[in-house]
Amino acid sequence: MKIATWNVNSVKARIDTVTQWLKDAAPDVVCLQEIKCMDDAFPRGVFEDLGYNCAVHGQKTYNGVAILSKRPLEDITCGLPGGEDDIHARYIEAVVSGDKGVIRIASVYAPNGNPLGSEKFIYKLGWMERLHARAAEILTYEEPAALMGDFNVIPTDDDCHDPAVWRNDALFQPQSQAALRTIEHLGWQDAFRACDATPHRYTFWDYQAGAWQKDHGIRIDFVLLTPQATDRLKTCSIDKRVRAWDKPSDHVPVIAEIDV
DNA sequence: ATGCCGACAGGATGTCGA
Repeated sequence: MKIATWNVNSVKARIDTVTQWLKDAAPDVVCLQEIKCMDDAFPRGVFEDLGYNCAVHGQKTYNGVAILSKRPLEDITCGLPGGEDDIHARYIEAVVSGDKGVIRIASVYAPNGNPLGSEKFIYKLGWMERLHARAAEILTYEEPAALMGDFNVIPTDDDCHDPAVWRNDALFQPQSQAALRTIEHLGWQDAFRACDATPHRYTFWDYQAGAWQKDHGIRIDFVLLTPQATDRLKTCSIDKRVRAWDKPSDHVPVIAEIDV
């Protein structure tokens, strides 16, 4: 099963790019982030015509996540547990049946958290603690599962072009890096790093200052796998071609092949 | 030291992103 994640930076503004990529890459499951629309404005019909079922947790203007799947989506849950006052649409989880078993899939859009010292940074760290709790809960199921999405954390110096540029950014703070690392240490594997140890492989390039042309990117989009999924991991790659297409998102898809 | 670019809501330009 080919599973993927992609922060599309508005599904409506990106619909032609997204459909072109779906036809080209033909993933079985895709987690989308930053769809930036309500559920009823989601272009469900376009994806259904391409053979995908849709689970959507939308929000007007900001955030919004979805899961597209060629196979039925079951046990759909919207929202990250523990956030009764949290109105941001940043998490959706579902179960997909493969040929050889089921895999639990979550589409994750972690908060940006800038600027430092603001309520936004506090919110980022609190949200990551809630994600940690859900990640720990999923591990107890002892089943193949994937947390996929835009985690808004640059894990190491090797995941950006120049660490000095990011020193005062929320994505590069020790607390942010620790939040991601603590989830990984529960037993979640960064699928890309399991397959490719090459430094300076990026999933995001800013629209500004010629970042793409200069390869000044960051790696902040991940596929995290439970041990049961990691055992079935065949490949994981970053589809950076897409960043050079017309009207690109500033993020590119990450694709993993799992033997389920 | 700051903006660069782009989407959005709304109807000008401020907010947000990373």
